[in-house]
Amino acid sequence: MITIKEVSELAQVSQATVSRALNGHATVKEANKIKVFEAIEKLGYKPNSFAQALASSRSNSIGMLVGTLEGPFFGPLMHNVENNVRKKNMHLIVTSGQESKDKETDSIRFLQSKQVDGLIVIADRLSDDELIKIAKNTPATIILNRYVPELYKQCICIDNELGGYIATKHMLELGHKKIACITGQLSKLDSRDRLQGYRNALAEFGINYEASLIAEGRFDHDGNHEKVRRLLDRHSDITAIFCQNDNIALAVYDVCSDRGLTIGEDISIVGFDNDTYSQHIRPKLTTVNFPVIEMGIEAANSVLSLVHKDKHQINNKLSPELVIRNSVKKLN
Amino acid sequence: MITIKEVSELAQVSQATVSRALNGHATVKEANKIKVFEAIEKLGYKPNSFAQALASSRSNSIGMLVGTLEGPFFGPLMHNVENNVRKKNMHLIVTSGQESKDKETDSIRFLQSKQVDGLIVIADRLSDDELIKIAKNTPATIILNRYVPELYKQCICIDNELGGYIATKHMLELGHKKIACITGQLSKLDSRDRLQGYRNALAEFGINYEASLIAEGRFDHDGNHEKVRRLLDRHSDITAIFCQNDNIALAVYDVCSDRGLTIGEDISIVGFDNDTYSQHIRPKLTTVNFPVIEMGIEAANSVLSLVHKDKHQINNKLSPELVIRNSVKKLN
DNA sequence: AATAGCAATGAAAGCGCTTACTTTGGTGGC
DNA sequence: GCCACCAAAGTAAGCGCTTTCATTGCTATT
Repeated sequence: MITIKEVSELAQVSQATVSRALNGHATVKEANKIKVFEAIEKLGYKPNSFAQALASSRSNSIGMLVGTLEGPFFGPLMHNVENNVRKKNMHLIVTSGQESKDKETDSIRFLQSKQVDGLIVIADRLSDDELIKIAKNTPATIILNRYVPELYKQCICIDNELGGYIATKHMLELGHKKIACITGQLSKLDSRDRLQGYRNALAEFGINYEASLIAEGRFDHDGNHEKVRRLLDRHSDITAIFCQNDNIALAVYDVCSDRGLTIGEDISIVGFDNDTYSQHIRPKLTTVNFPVIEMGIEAANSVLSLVHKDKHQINNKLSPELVIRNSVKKLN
Repeated sequence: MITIKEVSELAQVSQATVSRALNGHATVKEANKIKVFEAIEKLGYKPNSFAQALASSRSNSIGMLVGTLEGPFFGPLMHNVENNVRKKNMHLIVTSGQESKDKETDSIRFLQSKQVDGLIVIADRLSDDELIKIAKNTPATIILNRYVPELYKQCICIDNELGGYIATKHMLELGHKKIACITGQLSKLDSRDRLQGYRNALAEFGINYEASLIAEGRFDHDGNHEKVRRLLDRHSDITAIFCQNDNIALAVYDVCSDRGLTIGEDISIVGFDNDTYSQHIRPKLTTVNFPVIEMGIEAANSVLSLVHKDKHQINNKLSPELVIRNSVKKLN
């Protein structure tokens, strides 16, 4: 392994000068900089990042904890975060919580033991208190998709209530009156907020909220089919369904296709998330876009500004928008 | 930060003993082990991984380069690799090449500067020579989805020729005779192998290979629609198409739906990869399963065995299997 | 009882950097 | 010509670990 020592010998300067040249410190004479970089080039020197990190207690990397490394949601998010982090010459280390509290904890430990300079956390299982503790250890922590009051300046969420509202409003405007809603787990704030948005829209159009039109499904799991069937059995006169994510909408597509109901014709659907496959299924799904790209960018910029202690104003709440495709029919 | 020194003081042993206890060296007396772990527990000590890595020149982590962090292919792959790597108490650091040679190179540099003990590489853009150089720097390197003769013991691929064969054979067995094939970029070995499989099946059924039934598409891009249209215009009597990946199949679905052709009825399709969305589109796509899970497991086990210099026999060639769904019609 | 041999521990030398502190030497002001 | 000052470079002390080598105190062998 080639070390800074060899570089310094070849360049005929001290190790300190090489280090300074490498880290862009101002006080190195131009002539020496050139000598140093020539030597580096010649030897093919690569700094040992462990030694750097150990000596400087900075690692030049950002850690990110996601739910899982697969799936249509985290992928683009990681992608966008990485892109933006790299622009600032830092690197991203991603780990996944894999739906288990132990693994989430373990992953955070791993990241912190790698002394990441900042942290982007998406964690379902960790408690607020645990998040607060994490943020205490790594002050440059950004929490995605979750609101922790004590850390409100470090949370980035989307406006779920608005999302639920615009989804429902769209169907109302097209003449639907009997609109069901299949939620995610009601234990999650996201579900409750989206539901509230649904209610707000209903209220605005003077339609009574009817509890039997609500079914609790799951964001993650495929076990939604049964819920859909029961809902449809209960109310044969439903003309539209607001699915709180695209996964749930998929289940509705399945059930309807089994029952010979044509989506966008016999029944209208609006989803939520704008997952990649929402435009591959037929009819293409009208859905609320979850601004993953914006969130990735915002998250990256926010951690970096925390790391560098800039006074970048964090945009805490991102706005979802409706993507109109072909799964909603205009009535009358 | 709590260091090994404080632990050693509290436990009343030397730092060396703490280190040995921590790393499971056999020669530490039971009584001392207990003292050490009690002290660790009490102080909440976490080893500094940089110092460990610097001192031992091992990092306990595996680097992985993927094409992109998003998408239906790399996601499950990363997921499975990570799972298996963790089981052995190592960690995975993932970076993406983002379809650019510079970024691929840069990512490998980053990983190597993090002194990963092993490397799992999926790289389109890097040349064979560059891969060889990488494997020289990091001997425990596994290359996925690509065959480099000089590194044949470190490459894990799927049997693309077999995949092309079983896809085509399936359609032949159901009575199809005029079967088109839309390939990926022919610059890629995968495409050529799958095409060869197609030809093999044809030959077996005594059907002549006809070059005009072949269209060159792209694995990654959505620009396949035009190719599909032209193919369909040229041959109105095609009854089936072998699409060399599911992405291409998607384009065929689109074009056919535009033209009022019913898939699984007017025209039959077999895809390749078994992407998540292949079961969400209607009719569900019959496709060749790309064994991502097996590949993830195999890759993880293989790097680890290289790292530890075990004599694990690497399974170089994984077999794809046909997943029969509803996009192929039985003729006659 | 003397010695060899060994298990268990400790002392201390690094690993390759960064950085506080020190030194050097060239300016300009008087 | 002397001194204060400052930019630029060097010296060397760590950063927190691992690991080699040396030491200690046993047990087993003769």
